[in-house]
Amino acid sequence: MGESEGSEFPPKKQQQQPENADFPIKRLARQLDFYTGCASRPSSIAAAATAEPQVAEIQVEPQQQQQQQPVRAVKPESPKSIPIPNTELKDGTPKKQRQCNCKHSRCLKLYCECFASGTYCDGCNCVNCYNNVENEAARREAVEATLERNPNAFRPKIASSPHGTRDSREETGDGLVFVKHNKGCHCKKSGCLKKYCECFQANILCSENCKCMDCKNFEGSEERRALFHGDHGNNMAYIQQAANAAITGAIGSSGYASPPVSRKRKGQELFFGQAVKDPSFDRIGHFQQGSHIKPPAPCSSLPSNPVGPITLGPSKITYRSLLADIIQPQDLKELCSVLVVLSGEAAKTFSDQRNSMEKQVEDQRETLLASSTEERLQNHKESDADKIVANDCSSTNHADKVSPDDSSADGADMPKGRPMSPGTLELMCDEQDTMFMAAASPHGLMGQGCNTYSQLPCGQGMTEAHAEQERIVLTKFRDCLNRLITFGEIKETKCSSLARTELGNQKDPLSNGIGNTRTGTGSQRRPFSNGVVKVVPPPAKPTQMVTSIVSTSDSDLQKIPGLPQNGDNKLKS
DNA sequence: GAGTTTGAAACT
DNA sequence: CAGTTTCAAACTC
Repeated sequence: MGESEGSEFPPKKQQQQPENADFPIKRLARQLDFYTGCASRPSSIAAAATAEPQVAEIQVEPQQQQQQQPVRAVKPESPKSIPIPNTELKDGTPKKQRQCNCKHSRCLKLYCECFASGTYCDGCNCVNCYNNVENEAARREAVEATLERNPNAFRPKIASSPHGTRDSREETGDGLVFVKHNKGCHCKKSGCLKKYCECFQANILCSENCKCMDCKNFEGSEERRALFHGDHGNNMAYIQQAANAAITGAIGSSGYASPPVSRKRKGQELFFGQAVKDPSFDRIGHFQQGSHIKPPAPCSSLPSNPVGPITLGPSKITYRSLLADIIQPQDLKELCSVLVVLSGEAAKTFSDQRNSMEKQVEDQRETLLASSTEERLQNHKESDADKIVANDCSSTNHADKVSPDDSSADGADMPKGRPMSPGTLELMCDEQDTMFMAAASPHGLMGQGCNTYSQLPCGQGMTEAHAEQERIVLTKFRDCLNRLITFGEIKETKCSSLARTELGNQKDPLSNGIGNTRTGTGSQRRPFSNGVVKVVPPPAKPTQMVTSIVSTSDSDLQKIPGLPQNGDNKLKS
């Protein structure tokens, strides 16, 4: 009954390419650009910051499921909404919509990919479908029941690694996107090389989340490589043939008995055998089942127990952010302190300017008054005075108009009556009368008879001051983020080149090439087994780092991308 | 296209 | 939480 309907609903089953999670810091930097009205990044980097993530982060509540269909029209990523090789073009353009064929689930269980993806069935081949508007009540119940079982049921299963968001939107030579399946697969017989495997289907490598057996879906897997390489990349027949061969051991298994512990695990254990000593692993304890094997990744983890339980699954790949270990809690504190100081200075500067402007206005007014006739003074004295008083508190408006400060550029987005941008209001919420006001008051902003907030008649000065503080703080913060981005990119570049070298020496089981650059204990150089010497400076003091990030000029920044001789030192400074 | 295999989801 | 069943997609023939 009632199946395949709901045509009046928003576009459904938009088989969007699983959007690669944008570099979060880049997103934030762009948002700051919005607030500060500045273009933040060189075009090359801005271009690298591509699409916004989908609604992945939105927790779909039962009510939302029902009432906010337009939101859900942006299909949350589920493994089954992930591009599938034979249904999408290589560039991710949807080739056709997926249509379910449910017969017994009424399309009200997660078996149904339409339901699982949060969309109504439309044009499907399902039987007795309740996943439509006509059966919204039943559907809603099903959604609630599903959420009760699993609150994350409608969340994307494929998510970028918390330790490697940058990596997540890049592809390896094998075309794999470095994201992880949140739950991981549990494949036993497919070798994770068939579409039975959710990871494989999503075109991602198995990760430490997986509990698969005899996994061959890992980077470096000859079986997997055989599926994608050799000019057969899009030949599914070949791929499946190769997969079958791989699973049955016909490919790449010579020399490996392919025991329950897969080659991947073995290889990784060897490959990263050294890294277990890296102190950074202590911070990623739950990754100790895993192994970082993506060359560009800056850091690595590895199985804590090289002879770990076989059943834990062979595929444990984890990734870490390029910025991991760069940002420390102390850094954030320092950054906040710096921003507060900047804010205070901005307030001081602003109030000084404002005082001088007011003084000029006062002088002009006295001149005008002196030049007026006594009669006019008598006739209009009172009204003039009123006008002056009335305009007194808004004098800063005029002062601002002649101010050389470029705040007008930002002010374009900031209507006169608006105390602050919504984002800033949200950020500041309870703090508005403490930190910022304290910074401004000693220098006259609070001394103009306006001891209340900007909403009051004399609050225009405070508004301007806050706007200026906001602009400066956000600009500095944006610059800070941009430099972090640059650091990450530098690190990425270094790691990539290093990894290429490492790959060339992969026979060396201890070659990692992925070092934790901030966990060194004072050693300046860490020799790698392959002869590569990686500069590992001692941990920089947070203050140094923050000060550098905040105060470094753009010209300094431009020196960075060249991967200088002491790139690591620069990065750390 | 029918039958089989597979693994996630649901259930116990 | 583990084992079993149900289910629909993937796969084979």
